[in-house]
Amino acid sequence: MTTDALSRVFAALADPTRCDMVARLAEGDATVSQLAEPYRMTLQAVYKHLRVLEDAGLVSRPRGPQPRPVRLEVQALDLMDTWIERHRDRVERRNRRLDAVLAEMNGDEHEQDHGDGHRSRPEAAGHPDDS
Amino acid sequence: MTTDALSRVFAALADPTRCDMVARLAEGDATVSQLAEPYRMTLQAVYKHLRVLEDAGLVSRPRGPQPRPVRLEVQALDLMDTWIERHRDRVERRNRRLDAVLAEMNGDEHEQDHGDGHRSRPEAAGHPDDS
DNA sequence: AGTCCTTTCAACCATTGAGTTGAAAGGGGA
DNA sequence: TCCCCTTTCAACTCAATGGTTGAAAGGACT
Repeated sequence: MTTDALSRVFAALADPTRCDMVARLAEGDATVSQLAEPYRMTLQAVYKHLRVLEDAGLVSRPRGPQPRPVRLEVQALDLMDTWIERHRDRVERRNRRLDAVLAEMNGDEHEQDHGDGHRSRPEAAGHPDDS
Repeated sequence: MTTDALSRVFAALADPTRCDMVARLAEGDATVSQLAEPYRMTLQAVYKHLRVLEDAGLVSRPRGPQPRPVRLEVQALDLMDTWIERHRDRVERRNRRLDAVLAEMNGDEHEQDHGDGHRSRPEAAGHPDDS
C-alpha cells in the first residue's frame, strides 16, 4: 500500500541519471532540452526518464504551451524523508536502550563497545557541494 | 561518484520486499529464517535480496557462528537523508524567494497562488504506524 | 563418525528497464 | 500556408533483476 508508492519513488531514484536530474531540478525548473543537454543520450531516452520521475510523483509538468518546464515536486521527497527518519529513529532508540543495559551490566563504569559504539547521527554534516 | 553509491542505496529500496525487510529490521536484528518467514518466497530468494541490501551498505551481517543475525546499518539511511534534505531545502529556499518577488509585484496585498502555493513542509507528520 | 539446519553457489527462466531508431502529432512563427 | 522545434508513440535490442530448482559447503549437536 504505502510501501508501493514509496518503493516507486525509490525506484525512480535508483538510476544515476535520474538522481542527477533531480539534483539539477532542485536548482530550478528546466525545459527538457536543457535537462537533456549534459547527457550523451537520445532526447527520447530523457523523456522516458522524465516519465518515470513523473509517475513516481517526483516531478510535474504543466500541460500547456510548448516549451513545458519540468518542476520538482517536494512532497515526494517528504514521503521518503519521513519514512527514512522514522526507521532511523527506531534503530537509534533501540541502540540507546541496548547501551544502557550493557552499561548497567558492566556496573556502569565504562560502556562496552559492542560492534560500533552507537554514536548519535551526524545531523546533516556540512558537505560543501557535490550534487 | 557520490551519486553512484546513492543510487545503489535507492535501488536497494526500490523493491517492496526489501523495503519491508528494512522496516522490520528497524525493529530489531533478525536471523535470515525469521526474516524470510512472512514472504511466500524461497529462502534463496531472500538471500539474494539480503545480498542487494548488503552491497548497498544498508545491512551488515557478522561472519561468525551459524545463526548470523542481520543488522540494519544506519549510515546508509543517513546518506539518503542528507541528500534528500539538501535538495528539499534548496527548492524551498527558491520558492520563498519566488513568493517574495510575486508579492512585491502585486503591491504586497495578497500573495498570488501560482500553482500550489508553496507551503512549508509538514515536518515529519505524526503517523501512528503503518510500516 | 553421522545428521540436521543454516548459508551459499550455479544454472536457468521470465520480466522489467535503459537505450536505440523511426516516425508521427502539436504548436508557434515566417 | 509551410517550416521548424518540441513532444510523444511504437517497436526493437540488450543487460539487469526477481524468482525458481538443485546441489554443495559450514557448523552444531549426538
